[in-house]
Amino acid sequence: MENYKFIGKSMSIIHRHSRAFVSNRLKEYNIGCGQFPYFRMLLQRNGQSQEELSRYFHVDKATVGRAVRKLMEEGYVERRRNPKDRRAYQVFLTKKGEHMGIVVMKILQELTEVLTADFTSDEFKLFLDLLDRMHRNILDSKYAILDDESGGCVHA
Amino acid sequence: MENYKFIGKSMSIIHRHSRAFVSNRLKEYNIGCGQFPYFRMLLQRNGQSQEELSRYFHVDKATVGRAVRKLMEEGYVERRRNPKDRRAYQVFLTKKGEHMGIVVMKILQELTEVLTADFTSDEFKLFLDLLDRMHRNILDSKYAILDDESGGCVHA
DNA sequence: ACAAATTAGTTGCGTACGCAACCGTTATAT
DNA sequence: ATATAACGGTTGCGTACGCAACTAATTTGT
Repeated sequence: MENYKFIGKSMSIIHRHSRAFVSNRLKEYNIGCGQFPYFRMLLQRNGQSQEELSRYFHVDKATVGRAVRKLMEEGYVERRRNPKDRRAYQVFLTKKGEHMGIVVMKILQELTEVLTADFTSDEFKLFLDLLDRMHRNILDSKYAILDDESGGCVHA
Repeated sequence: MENYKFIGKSMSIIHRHSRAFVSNRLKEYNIGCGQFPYFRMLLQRNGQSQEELSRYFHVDKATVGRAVRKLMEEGYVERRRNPKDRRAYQVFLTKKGEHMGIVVMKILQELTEVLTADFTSDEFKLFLDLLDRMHRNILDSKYAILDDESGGCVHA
């Protein structure tokens, strides 16, 4: 009955300060912490649609749209209409974007090292496992945002 | 080298969806997720200054100021100048605020239950421990925001 | 085949929140 | 004792991001 407080407080501190960490590192590249997650996804599979990015990160598609626009303005990605479905774009990393992707990965690695500086390897693994389950718990719950009724558990 | 990705993605999903969960529950009370943390603090010790709240949650004092203003507008708290230091306010829960505090605690409890639905008691404890260490790691690091040089580890 | 529903994406609006600049009060220093 | 620094708080600005409403393209139902 006293425990929940730690989840909220710690989680929020970690999240906000991690974000500041990333923002600081990215400042010189003219992007902010709202844009960096997409690099990893696009490195893995170039040409995804904004819809796919939105679903993967469970982020509103408006947010993805604005992030992609910013990344285009800075020359990290370009978009082409998908010829098979002319509603959708395909988002591609440019050469500049691919280089930036490497930098982004390094920054994330650094952040992880700061956060888990005193973790043993087992603790680290366990933490990832628990975190992963936790995020699935909230997404599976009927309280999840984005996709009101379509979550895997409610739709009858 | 693949692991860091889970921290960022899961953490961000948990954080954003938890926030939405709380916002939804609070809507009928005319406050949002930016205001609820202060209830717990003030229940514990009424009359704290905004500065103290800011330090405790590691949140910018401007953010605290705006949250307190909103809580005042809705009648959950009132402020008096501290007679010992007329720069500072003392923030007090009103009767309405105390009642709301109970509601807030219930909501947090519910959220915790959703998040950790499939956790054993040991897993829960361990998670809290790891999360707590993680938040201290980033605060202790020279990358922490709010209090540039004053963190416990850098100042020579 | 064509109206109705769904889908990909955008825009406007509101909230959260960090930072920098600022004001009035208190502390410090010479 | 008075100038200067530090402190508590506020305001303006920028970014992230969810939601609702919208457009254009595609799918579905009859």
